[in-house]
Amino acid sequence: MPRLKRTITEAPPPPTRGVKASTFKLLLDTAMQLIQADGRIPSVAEVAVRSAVSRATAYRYFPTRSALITAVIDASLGPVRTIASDKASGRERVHELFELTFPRFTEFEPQLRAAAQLSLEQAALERAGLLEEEPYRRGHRIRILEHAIAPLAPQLTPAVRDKLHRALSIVYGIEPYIILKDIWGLPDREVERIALWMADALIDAALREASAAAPAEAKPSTRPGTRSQPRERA
Amino acid sequence: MPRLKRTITEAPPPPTRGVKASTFKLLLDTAMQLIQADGRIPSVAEVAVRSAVSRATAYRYFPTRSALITAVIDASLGPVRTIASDKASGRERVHELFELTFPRFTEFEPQLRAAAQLSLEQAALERAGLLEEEPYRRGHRIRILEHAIAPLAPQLTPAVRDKLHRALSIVYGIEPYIILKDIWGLPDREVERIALWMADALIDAALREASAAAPAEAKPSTRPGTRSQPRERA
DNA sequence: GGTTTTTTGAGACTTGCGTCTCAAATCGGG
DNA sequence: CCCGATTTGAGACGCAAGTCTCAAAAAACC
Repeated sequence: MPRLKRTITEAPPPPTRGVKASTFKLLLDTAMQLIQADGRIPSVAEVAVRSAVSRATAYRYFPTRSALITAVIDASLGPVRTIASDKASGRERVHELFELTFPRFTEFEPQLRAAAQLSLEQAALERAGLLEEEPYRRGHRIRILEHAIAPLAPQLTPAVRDKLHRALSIVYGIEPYIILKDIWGLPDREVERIALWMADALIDAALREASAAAPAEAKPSTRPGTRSQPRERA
Repeated sequence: MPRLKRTITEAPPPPTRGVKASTFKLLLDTAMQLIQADGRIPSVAEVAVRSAVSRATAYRYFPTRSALITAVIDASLGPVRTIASDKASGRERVHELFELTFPRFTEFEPQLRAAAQLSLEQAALERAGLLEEEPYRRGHRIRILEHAIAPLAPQLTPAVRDKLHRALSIVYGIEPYIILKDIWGLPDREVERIALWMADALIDAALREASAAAPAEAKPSTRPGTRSQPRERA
């Protein structure tokens, strides 16, 4: 529960050299370790004692729990390679993207859950008009998916392209994990399988919609006939 | 932040008559009002003062904030009609289900967000082995969707049926709202449009998969040819 | 109307999170 | 090695959430 209505405290930009840098790194490393070990975001005080620094110092670097979470998330997910080689087909790119990133989702699940939780809390505060600090924004997926589906653009109308983009952003993220694991109790690999299947179904639908609207001028390059079960027989 | 490790306090079952019932109702009504007005879950103390009862009394009925949230959610979503008439086609049932329930999602968005937040928090605590109370479980959608896709069963293998069921559970819920509104900034009706489109695409894929695997024995009852854009041209 | 049982209110207490102050320790340039 | 600037530690403080106790008020029972 972040303190509301406090003197505008924007998180200090991570220092890059000197004593501050090393203390910052020490605290951040401790936090990363704790979250990986326990599967939950530690409190600032917890990080302080585990790092053997005083609470006051820890709070100097991470004024709130949100600041800590934000830093941890950035550190974990920061090197988000724009991934996806420049394969020709949009579908292949999407496949590759999913296959490359899902292991990372599994690996960083606690951090991603924390990100989801944080942005949910902050959205609630924002709606109530109580949020002072700059909210944590999740939006990586938009850029990443944009690149992945770019090759499909010529085969789609702009409206359909947008729709596909948005639909994929629902499937490509931590949320399917949360639903399928917490409600259904499914294992990681099953989540991945279902998400991939969904992505394929959505691409199929978008392409079919395009070819139905203008069957003559659609480039038939990678037009899949009935292709829709890329990797299963369970 | 719920107190951890406390003496096992299961939420008292809602009283149904006498003084307790009326105090309970008073508190719950106040909470419902507050959440609808402010868009966020109030604290137990807040509900107490707004109801003009002492904090101690309020805590007697809702020992934790989670208990309060749970009660509010149950009260809001309790009368979940199993909806969906007994239309023949599974696709029609799904359409009807989405069209009937999405307005409710919009109406009860704060409560549903609170439910998502609560279960996320509790899942994190559970993973850390720190959760004492019975966790709040979201699972309505499974039962509801099960009924909706029941007519499709004969046309699908059990494996595909399950896959579709699970995939739809990702699309049918508050999560698409959260993603599309918070990340993309889309309005409610757009969310609904995209979710419906996704549901259709998934059903298409499932049916196609079935007919590809066993083209001879699939009942061709509602087999859609190229049908995949049920309601648009944006 | 009086007695017993249940419900309530007031306030003290604990714990976790975050703030603030000031003196001590440390760093860095000369 | 010394001196000014920066960083740190210790602890007091505030505030919200939640617990607990005990006496007063209100219901329920007869």
